[in-house]
Amino acid sequence: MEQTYGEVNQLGGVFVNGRPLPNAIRLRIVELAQLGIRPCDISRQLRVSHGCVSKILARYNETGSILPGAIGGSKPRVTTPNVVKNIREYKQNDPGIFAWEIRDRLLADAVCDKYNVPSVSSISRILRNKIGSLSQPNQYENCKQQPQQGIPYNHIYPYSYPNAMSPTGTKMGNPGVPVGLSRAWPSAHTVSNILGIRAFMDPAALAAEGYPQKMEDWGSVNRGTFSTAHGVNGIDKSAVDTDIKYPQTSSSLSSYVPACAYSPSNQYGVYSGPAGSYVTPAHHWQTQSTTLSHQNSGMTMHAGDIHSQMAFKHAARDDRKPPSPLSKHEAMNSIHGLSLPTSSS
DNA sequence: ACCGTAACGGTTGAG
DNA sequence: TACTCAACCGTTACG
Repeated sequence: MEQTYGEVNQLGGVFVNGRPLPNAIRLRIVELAQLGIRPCDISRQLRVSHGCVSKILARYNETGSILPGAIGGSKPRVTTPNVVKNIREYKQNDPGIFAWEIRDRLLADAVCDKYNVPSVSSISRILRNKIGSLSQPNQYENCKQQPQQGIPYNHIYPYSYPNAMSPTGTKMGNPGVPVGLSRAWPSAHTVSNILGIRAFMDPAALAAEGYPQKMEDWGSVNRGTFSTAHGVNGIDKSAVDTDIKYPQTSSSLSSYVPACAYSPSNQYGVYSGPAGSYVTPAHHWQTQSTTLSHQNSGMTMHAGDIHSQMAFKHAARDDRKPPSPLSKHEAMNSIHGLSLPTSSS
């Protein structure tokens, strides 16, 4: 397995073409922005293109998530067995019903919502191909019995029901990127305390650590391992101060609730395989990550976990402007010794 | 100088 | 199993 990852952008930053920036950097971008640091300064500091900074911040402001979107895969089918069943029932009850009427009823009956309701043409096709002659009403009886029927579609594809996934009624700007699950995150922590991380600010360190070979490896965000029992800051400082290397790897993902629009196998946290099997043994960050155990609670603190706390906006945050009392310069210098070369320009 | 965004070449994963 | 396709990615360049 060759290490072909890593290109250097114009700013000297390391990136992997086609793949998301590590959560650590995404997190850093958002946090620096919250401290009032301008995107151009963030770009220079993190050596991430300003376009990327802009995009990540825009996404964050829109969805509340720092996580990348769902890469790959196919869109979920909307003609689930349950939908077909309902269409068939509508047709049985009213053989003269129009496809558009069926569509309206699917919405009215909450079988679908506006995000996953089949198109009229799809309904027509269903009527033609799957339902056909109603003289054979039992034709799809087996379909009716399928166990999947009991599983909400959004159980797998949450972004089909963004509203339903937002119990707190928070902003759901982009139906393609669910954020609702995130809203229950404990917010009793501060930006600064989350950021007891040094490595990812250093492009050299970042480059040395390299990228995991699969996205799952560095997308792991395990909120399940967090607990407010760790105090106001949510994170044990000792765990944070540990030499956290490339943070987006984790092998304790069992309780992670995905926040992104990933299909199950694509969701960082849902991935059930051992992380180690996807990690090149030569990557020293892997072993470091697995040693970040919380001594007192027995909680295993993975680097990715730390960042997960900032994967979403704080629920209480009602203003994009950073409330930091620090001056900008102080804010900059307070970030773990970051010394911005400042844009003093 | 800064910012938003389209184009581009790339990765990913369901079907 | 290999392939297709449409999603996403970050960088670059342009306005």
